Amino acid sequence: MIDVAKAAGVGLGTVSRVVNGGAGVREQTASRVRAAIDQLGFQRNEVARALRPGKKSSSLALVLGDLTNPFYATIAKAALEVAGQDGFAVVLGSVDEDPEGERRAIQELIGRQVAGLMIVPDQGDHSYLAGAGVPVVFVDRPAHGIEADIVTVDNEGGGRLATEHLLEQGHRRIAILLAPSYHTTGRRLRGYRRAHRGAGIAVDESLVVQLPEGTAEAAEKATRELMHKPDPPTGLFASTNFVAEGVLRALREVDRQPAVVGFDDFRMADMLPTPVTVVASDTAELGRIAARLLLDRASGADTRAPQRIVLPCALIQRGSGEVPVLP
Amino acid sequence: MIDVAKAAGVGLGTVSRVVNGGAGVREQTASRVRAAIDQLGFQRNEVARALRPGKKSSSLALVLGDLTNPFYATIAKAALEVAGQDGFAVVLGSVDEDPEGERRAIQELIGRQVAGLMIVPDQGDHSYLAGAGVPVVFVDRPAHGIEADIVTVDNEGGGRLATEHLLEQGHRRIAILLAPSYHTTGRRLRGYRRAHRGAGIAVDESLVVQLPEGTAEAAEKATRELMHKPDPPTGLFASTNFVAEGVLRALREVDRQPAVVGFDDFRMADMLPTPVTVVASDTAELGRIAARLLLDRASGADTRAPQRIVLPCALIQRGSGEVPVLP
DNA sequence: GCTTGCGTTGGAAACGTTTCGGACACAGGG
DNA sequence: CCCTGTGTCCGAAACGTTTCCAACGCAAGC
Repeated sequence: MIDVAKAAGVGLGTVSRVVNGGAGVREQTASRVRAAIDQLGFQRNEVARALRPGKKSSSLALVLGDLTNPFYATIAKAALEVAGQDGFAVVLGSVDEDPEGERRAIQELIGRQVAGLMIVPDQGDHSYLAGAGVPVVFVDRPAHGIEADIVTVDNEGGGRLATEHLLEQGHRRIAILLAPSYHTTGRRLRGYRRAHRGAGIAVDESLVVQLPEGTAEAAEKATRELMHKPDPPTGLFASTNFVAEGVLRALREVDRQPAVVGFDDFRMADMLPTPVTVVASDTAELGRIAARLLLDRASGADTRAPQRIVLPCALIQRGSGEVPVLP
Repeated sequence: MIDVAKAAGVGLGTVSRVVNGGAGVREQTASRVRAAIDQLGFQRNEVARALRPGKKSSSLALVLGDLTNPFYATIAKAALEVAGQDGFAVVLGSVDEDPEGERRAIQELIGRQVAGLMIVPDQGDHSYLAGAGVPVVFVDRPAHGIEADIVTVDNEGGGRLATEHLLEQGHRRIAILLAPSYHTTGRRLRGYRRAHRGAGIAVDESLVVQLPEGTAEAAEKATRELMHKPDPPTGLFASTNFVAEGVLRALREVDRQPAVVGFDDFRMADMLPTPVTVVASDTAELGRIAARLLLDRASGADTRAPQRIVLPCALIQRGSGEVPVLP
């Protein structure tokens, strides 16, 4: 920038003003500066810019688990788009469902002076974020120890919707397979129980399966065991898209097909031998809202009390949830 | 850091030395400094750190298209892991297949002083990167106008593998559906032609379909048209996983099922009514290698001439590529 | 006792930007 | 002619590190 100032024969401050909006500079001067910029191929050093007090870098951080999971990938893409429109970059921190690693990654990101944090939190205390002076939005799950914006889907409502749907089809033995994910699956289970209570039907606790892992493999194994019981369920509620995959894998070897409802839509769901009925929300919207909220917070445009935004879930009937109860 | 120095009663340089490795500091002094750091909750300001001359920030940039595409998501995840192990963050730049937008995003990223760039390039000239003084690795595709490391898969070999497989099954009318992606699909087409030539079979050019878009929808439409021809193909080669999806969608309404081979594996491929045969490479490895290479370049550990690494493709037979030729 | 060298420490300079107080020129009003 | 206000511009200070050189204390060697 100093070189530009010299080349244009102007002062340092003038160049800076031209680079940013350029108010208070005569057009003649400004164009001379612009010419020098072009000629020298000058580019503002964002790092030095972010060094100034009060200025945060124009980057948002996004901390989430597995990008391979289309659910998270969709959030990331949507957030990226929204941030990009405002000229913000997105720094990714990935964590493999490990509270300590998550904390370290977040500290790292804060050290990079990001303007805001979008976090898909694991369980554990997040109060250490309170003093960081950076706006935070939690995505998909709430966090303990800090008052911050939260954008989630209506997990309980979705769980109830899925279960009610199966109950309406006449199913009375409905299993639920729960990935060991913080918060979300617990809520889905609650919806499952509430639907049963609403229908006046007791839950057979042996049909509530807590998986040791959130993988398709774990779900496959558990489903196989479920279906080999003397009195197997006639309906299955898979709490996650990976779980749904495992369930469907296991069911390929089963004679009497139970009804299946998944949570969160996934690619090819409608292409499977029996198209898969799911309960789903607008995942991209989740990411968009979170990013927009964070940008508004970061710019100071939004100073309201922390918001809690809950996106609805809808039932998408495709077939697997509508197979009849076999005698 | 000044506060820490004061609190510990030491000089500024000493604190800096302790924070980084801490060689040349007496243990007694160092521990006093560490105590002060803990007490004040000090955290190094990475931005200021990156400001020093020669120092780049400890972030890599990753510029790619659609995170929703599992192929890119897998690369991103793998790169994230490798970078994370070295304490590097990853800044994401997403581009929607738009050369100008790509250039702008990359310039942005360079302004952020990233230590290196991983780029899935679009067509167009990338010579402007040559003077940026930042190491660059191109992923999945080469780029024009600059000598840099490239990590790709063997697109031509994969295309030939897929086509040869269909030819071996006795297919003689094999269609290829090409997404309009820069470089990759062109190579796959070359493999397709080479396989035909090797078998001494002429290519019916009406079976070489350039899709207007790389979406499943476009592929679905094109497939439908193909199969309604008076002399439809008996084998289909889908150049992309999204294309494969569209092909399969269209084929649901077709009586005489042709054989289908896809390029790049995808989730649920083995769960479809006819499990899908694909040609695939180790996508995660692609991301890992690229990130590792870039880190080595950035640290100066690797000063060899630009590398060109090509990952092999393997045929995964699942059924759809092995359906017999109907009379 | 003086010199030499080493291990340790202190602190100024530099990085590239933004910002802020002030300077300068010029016009207009008194 | 002086004063004031306005529009434009200059350049020093500040941001929080790292790095380099100087300085200091101390032990060993002469």
